[in-house]
Amino acid sequence: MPGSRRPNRGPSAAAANRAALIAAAREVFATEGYGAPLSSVARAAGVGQGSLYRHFPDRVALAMAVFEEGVTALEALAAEPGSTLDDLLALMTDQAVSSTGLIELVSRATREPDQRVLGLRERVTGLLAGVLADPRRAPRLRPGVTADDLMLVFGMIAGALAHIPAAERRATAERAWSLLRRGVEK
Amino acid sequence: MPGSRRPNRGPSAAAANRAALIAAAREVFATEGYGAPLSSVARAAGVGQGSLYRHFPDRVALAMAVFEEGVTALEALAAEPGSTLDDLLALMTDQAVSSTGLIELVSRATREPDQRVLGLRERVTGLLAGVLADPRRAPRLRPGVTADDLMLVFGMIAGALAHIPAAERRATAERAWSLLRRGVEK
Amino acid sequence: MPGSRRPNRGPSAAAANRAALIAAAREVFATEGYGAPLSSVARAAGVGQGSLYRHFPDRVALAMAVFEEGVTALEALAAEPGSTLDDLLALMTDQAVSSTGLIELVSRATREPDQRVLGLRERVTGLLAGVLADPRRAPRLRPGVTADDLMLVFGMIAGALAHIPAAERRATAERAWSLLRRGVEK
Amino acid sequence: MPGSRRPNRGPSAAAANRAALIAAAREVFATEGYGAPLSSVARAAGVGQGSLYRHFPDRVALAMAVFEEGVTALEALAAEPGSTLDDLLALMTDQAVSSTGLIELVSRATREPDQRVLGLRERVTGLLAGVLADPRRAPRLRPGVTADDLMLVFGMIAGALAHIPAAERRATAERAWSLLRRGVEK
DNA sequence: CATGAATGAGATTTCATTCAT
DNA sequence: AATGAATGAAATCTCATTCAT
Repeated sequence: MPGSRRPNRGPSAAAANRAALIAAAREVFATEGYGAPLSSVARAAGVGQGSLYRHFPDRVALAMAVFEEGVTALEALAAEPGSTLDDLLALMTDQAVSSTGLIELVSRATREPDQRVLGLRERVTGLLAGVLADPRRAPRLRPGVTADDLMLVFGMIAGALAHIPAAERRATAERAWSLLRRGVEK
Repeated sequence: MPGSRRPNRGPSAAAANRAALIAAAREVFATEGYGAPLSSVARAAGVGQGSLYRHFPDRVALAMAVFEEGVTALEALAAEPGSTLDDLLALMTDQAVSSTGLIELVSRATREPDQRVLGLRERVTGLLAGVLADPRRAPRLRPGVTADDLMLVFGMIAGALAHIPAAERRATAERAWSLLRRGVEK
Repeated sequence: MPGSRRPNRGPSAAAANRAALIAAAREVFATEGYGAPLSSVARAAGVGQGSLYRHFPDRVALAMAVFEEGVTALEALAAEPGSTLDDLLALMTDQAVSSTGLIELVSRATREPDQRVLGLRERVTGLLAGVLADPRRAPRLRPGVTADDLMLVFGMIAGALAHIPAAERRATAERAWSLLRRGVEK
Repeated sequence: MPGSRRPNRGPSAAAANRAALIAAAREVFATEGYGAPLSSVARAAGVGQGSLYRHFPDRVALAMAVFEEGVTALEALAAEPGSTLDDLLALMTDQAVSSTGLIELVSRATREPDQRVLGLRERVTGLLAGVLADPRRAPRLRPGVTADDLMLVFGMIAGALAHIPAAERRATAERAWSLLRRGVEK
């Protein structure tokens, strides 16, 4: 079967491959969940299995790369002086809506305590705490709610979104937030 | 080496085997998660693989049986005239705390729309609706909150509990409920 | 491609499968060396991969089974009152001649100190020691030569046979023994 | 991230690279055995994989280069008028003790009859034969022992050393030689 | 009806080798 | 000529499922 082999595009393809792998992983994790076979990721990226393992030695490394930019975006937003807690939560929700994988990764965090994942959690918790510290940036928050509480809330939102069809996630997230904001009791 | 094989205890063992499989599955799903090898379930039940498949043709059938009695207990509670929504939610929370498997099963529900799982959801939604219909049984509920909302809340609680160590689930569930009850905003 | 699947011959095939695996492993280890792919062993035995792993969870377990009977034969020979050290060494040499795998396994013994392999070595050393203890059974042995020395000698013979074509092993073993018996010095 | 790449030091680095590869291979073969991944050799040499393949198109070519100097040293020693067989055997033993890789390579020799390896064997056999031809250089040798016999003896020593921990090799070699010199029989 | 061995598809991972730069 | 990323063919091992007994 000559020609069926993918051409070796050489080292210059490295950056493109890496990006393709991250994009493919984002898609595959979102579609099939965080446990999806890594071989599907390689296939979806149009990249050999070996290349995947060269760039990302394990599943967590790949996931970290996928979510790294999400967290970076959160950090950038938090760093803007005018940004509010609501802005941050909205962005986090957007990310959750678009990627179940992040949800699963973060929610798995305490079960398989991989240092890298814990570090990811730390970063998010930290930036939430930073915003919470300034009352003007979180004017409507009920006093006493902590950054850890918000992480829990995020886990709850995420849990509500996990495994439901992509089409319904946006609406479900809205509904979950409306319940969470006001509470279910009078 | 004949005799090393577990004796065939005959048809009369069927019921006992079924019960043992359900008990083992509850335990294994709770310990190793919903994706645990079915062979572990059979082994834990002290039953052959074939028997497992005879009783439960697939993973969902087994899971259904496991949670059937949980739902039955909810129904029984709902049927008691004096029971309140709070009682029901407390029982559901207990079940979630004690079994990650249920959480995973229910949260997977809409993704792999297995009719049997959907039926399970229906039953729970139905009994919640029944209780909600009587304001005296749900005195503190904010007006406008529906049974579907409560299912979503349950999914959120479940998501918050998924994948965290068993030892922390009770406390996490309490914290999640306290946030959910009053809301995170002033 | 229907029909290409090997039929499930049922549990009654277990013993035959196990024997076939041992025979295949003996052959494959002899032909391709101890590091040969286990999948070739399964293929050569006409057995599924899973069956191989069921019977022998790892390479060492398979090797142990292969050589178990060799060691048993040695023990039986040593247990015969009339047997001499020369008889034993002749049998060991025969075994080495017919199976390079044993050689490699035993020579690897101290590098990957698997308890099972060490146990195998112990058994052989022990039976040699038993025979050595009775001067009538080892009349020609130079005084001071221990069972450990003989194990070393065996390792040397084995090393000399390793990796040489089967056809030359018998003659090579003879030559090695003749050098070892009399020594290379005057 | 340009610059993270090792600089291309140009053609002048060729000789240095070659030497580094040989040194690294000697070390790696000794440590991890002859089957060690060639990528480890390249890494240990601080050289790209491609350079390794440019210098040494296959594993044997690399091994040949590694042992070439060992054989050269033997030839140099044999060429010294005053050197004895004992001197030669001592040097060969030293080499075996310090490098399992040589052992494995030479013991594989007849199995994968690579011409280059056979040539290496020829050279060693030849120089032994040269020394044997002069009785004054091998005064203690039992008459009738040939150069081929000594190669076999070397294979036996090597076999005895293969796969045992480096720390024990010296003592094991001594013991093997003492048995071989005087023989195990009275 | 129970048993548990048999089966093979598939997931992960490693490495020899090629090749664009 | 050097570099190291790309490639995919194995090899290992796991498990859902089937089926002879």
